[in-house]
Amino acid sequence: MDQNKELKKAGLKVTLPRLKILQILQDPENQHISAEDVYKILIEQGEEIGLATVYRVLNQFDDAGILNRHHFEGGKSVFEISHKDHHDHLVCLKCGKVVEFEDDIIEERQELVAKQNNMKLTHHSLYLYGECTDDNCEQLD
Amino acid sequence: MDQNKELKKAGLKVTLPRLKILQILQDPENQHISAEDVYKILIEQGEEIGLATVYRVLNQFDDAGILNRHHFEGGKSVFEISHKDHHDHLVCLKCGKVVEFEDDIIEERQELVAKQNNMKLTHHSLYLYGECTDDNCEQLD
DNA sequence: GTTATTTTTGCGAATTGTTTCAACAATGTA
DNA sequence: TACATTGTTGAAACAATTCGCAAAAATAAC
Repeated sequence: MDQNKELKKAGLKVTLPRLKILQILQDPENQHISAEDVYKILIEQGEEIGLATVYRVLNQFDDAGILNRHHFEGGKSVFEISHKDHHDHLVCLKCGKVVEFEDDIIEERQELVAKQNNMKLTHHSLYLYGECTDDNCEQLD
Repeated sequence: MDQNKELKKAGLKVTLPRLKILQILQDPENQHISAEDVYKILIEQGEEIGLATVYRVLNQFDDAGILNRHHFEGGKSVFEISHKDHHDHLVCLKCGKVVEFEDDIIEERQELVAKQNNMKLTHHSLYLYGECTDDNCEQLD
């Protein structure tokens, strides 16, 4: 229950919408969740929090580094609590499954490439798209 | 002047909008151009081609593999003629410069990561963001 | 603890990027 | 030439996201 600290540390006042949204993001069920989906969950929970507020709070969390924003294919942004180390993503285009991975060699090469091109790297985005060969990979949504 | 062939090869009829748009994309000035910017250039040239047509043609070109679509940060799609081999991009967040690069080791590792996660890779997107250290790197736009 | 000040929220309207639609034009084919 | 198919158009529709602003909280000052 130290979400309060989490918010304060980020320089954000503790308010109900921020708390609720933070809770939702922290639920392991909800890794890689869109703003719209956060909103839907709030509605289900009976909270009266506007969609605009959800976007606002997500942006604040992003600025504060509490979460990471991803642009998977398909237009909308997807948010993810940043509790772990840096990692990249594999996305199955059929079932939508998202797998996280980390590869030091790739990271290393990226730095090298940047340096070779006189660029100071601030961040990167790497998404691998494909089809997973799991039995339960089902076309959904 | 073999744009006609280019279009036919892609199974597209040769029409004025498609020709004009292809020409714009082939201009080295216009690597990494947005739909909106293609439209603006057409207007400047005095062509009466609708924005809807621009989007439609770009999508057709994408489907046909004539061009590649990128989602750089900032929302809108950016298109690039695919005359060369596969490559990824370095983007300077200050001046907007885009540098293309290719790194076999990164490609290799991506395949490996995909395989390790039971995923058949179809494509990927890798963008490195940073600030270039060029003298002429100027905040613009 | 009340009041004053600063933030934050909520809602609807506004934006942005993109797609769809219905009418019309062009082109291909028999 | 007549019919069918394909392409083009502007306008309207859309989806994701942001903005403007008055009302509601939260915090600070008495």
